[in-house]
Amino acid sequence: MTTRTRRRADAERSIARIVAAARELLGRDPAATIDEIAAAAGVGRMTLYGHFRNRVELVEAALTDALAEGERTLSAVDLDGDPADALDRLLASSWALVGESSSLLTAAQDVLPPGRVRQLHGAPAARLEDLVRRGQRAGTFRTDLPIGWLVSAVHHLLHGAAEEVRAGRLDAADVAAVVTASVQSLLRPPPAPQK
Amino acid sequence: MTTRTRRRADAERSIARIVAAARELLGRDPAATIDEIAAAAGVGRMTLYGHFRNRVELVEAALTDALAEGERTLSAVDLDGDPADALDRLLASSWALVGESSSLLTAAQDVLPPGRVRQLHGAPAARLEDLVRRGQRAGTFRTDLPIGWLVSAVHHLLHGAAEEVRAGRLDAADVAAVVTASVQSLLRPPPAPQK
DNA sequence: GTTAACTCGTATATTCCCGTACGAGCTAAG
DNA sequence: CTTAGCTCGTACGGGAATATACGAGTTAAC
Repeated sequence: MTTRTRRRADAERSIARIVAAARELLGRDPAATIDEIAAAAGVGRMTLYGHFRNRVELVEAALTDALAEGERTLSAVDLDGDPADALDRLLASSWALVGESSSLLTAAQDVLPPGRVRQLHGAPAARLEDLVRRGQRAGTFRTDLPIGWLVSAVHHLLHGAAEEVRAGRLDAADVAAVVTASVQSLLRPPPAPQK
Repeated sequence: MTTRTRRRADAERSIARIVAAARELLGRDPAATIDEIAAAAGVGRMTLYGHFRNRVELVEAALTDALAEGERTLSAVDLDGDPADALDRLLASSWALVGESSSLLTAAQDVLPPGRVRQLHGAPAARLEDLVRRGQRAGTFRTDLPIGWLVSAVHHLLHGAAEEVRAGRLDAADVAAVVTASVQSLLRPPPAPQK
């Protein structure tokens, strides 16, 4: 599976640079042009088309790469022990990833077939979901809301925070603390028998 | 201010239908075409151009109209009494509005000059912010996070919920309860001196 | 050092959408 | 009923972006 028809080393390098550029530009602007990406990668547009037939293929490659890196980072996080603490650790590691690729997701939503994005996103979502479930069993997290919503809500809070930072309305230094405090509140069991 | 150069009744009707169509289509797809909007409004494209010189004017009109309706609805909400209860009432009324215009906001962000959207959005944001502030003084809402973030976070949760509903992952019947529970948790003061 | 792979420029076709121009026909308003 | 406003089709021009075609030059791999 390493080489299917044989690929030269320079091609490998070009591809890597293109994907990196795509991640960077699409991560900031979901409408980034193929020209711009090729230029940022330091290759001609034609080279890019030599490796990715479509914009679709390119976007999918960028997203896949970002998610793969995410997997690598997140799989190193220790999720044992107190679920709330584990959540803090998971969020701390997730934060940077989400911030960098926030609009890459939008780009993918625009171009990829419906559901594809969520499908590719399966692993990280499952990781969070497992943790939430464990916390629920331990009584640390709430059980009164659908778990799918809890996971989505965390997602939306992360992306929202990224947006606020980009817009300059939230200080990048504070964001980690703000996000963890918000998410912890969201997952904490509500007090009392809520009337 | 009723008639500045005089406008015929049929023109008035056309404009109203165009704006309504724009709100509906742009509320679902921020990339909706002028052709599509004209068709949905039951008028020719040229008629549309007769009333709105460019896409920008059209989008702004749609957003302004949506916000005006929002103002009308929300200003009827009683925000007195216990802040938490008032928040519930405000969310109940806000929900539908946000859901219908969720991607209209995106369309506006794409086309309008930076900051314009937020400027137009001032009133509803201020309403929520005032309520939160009052709740903070009363000790009902947390004070450990920037108020701007709290307001934004509520926003993101609302939009996120709208997205989940559209994707069929959240039942439209449950969403109101889910959203209010989530937002209340987010605004409730955290327990203890958190370690 | 020969071959196959890769790079990459120019040119061109296509598609999509915006916005304008012109003009004929309809309709509300007085 | 007259006029001014409105409707709306067709046609055109322009810009931006995607994608293809051709071909010459370069470079890694064996």
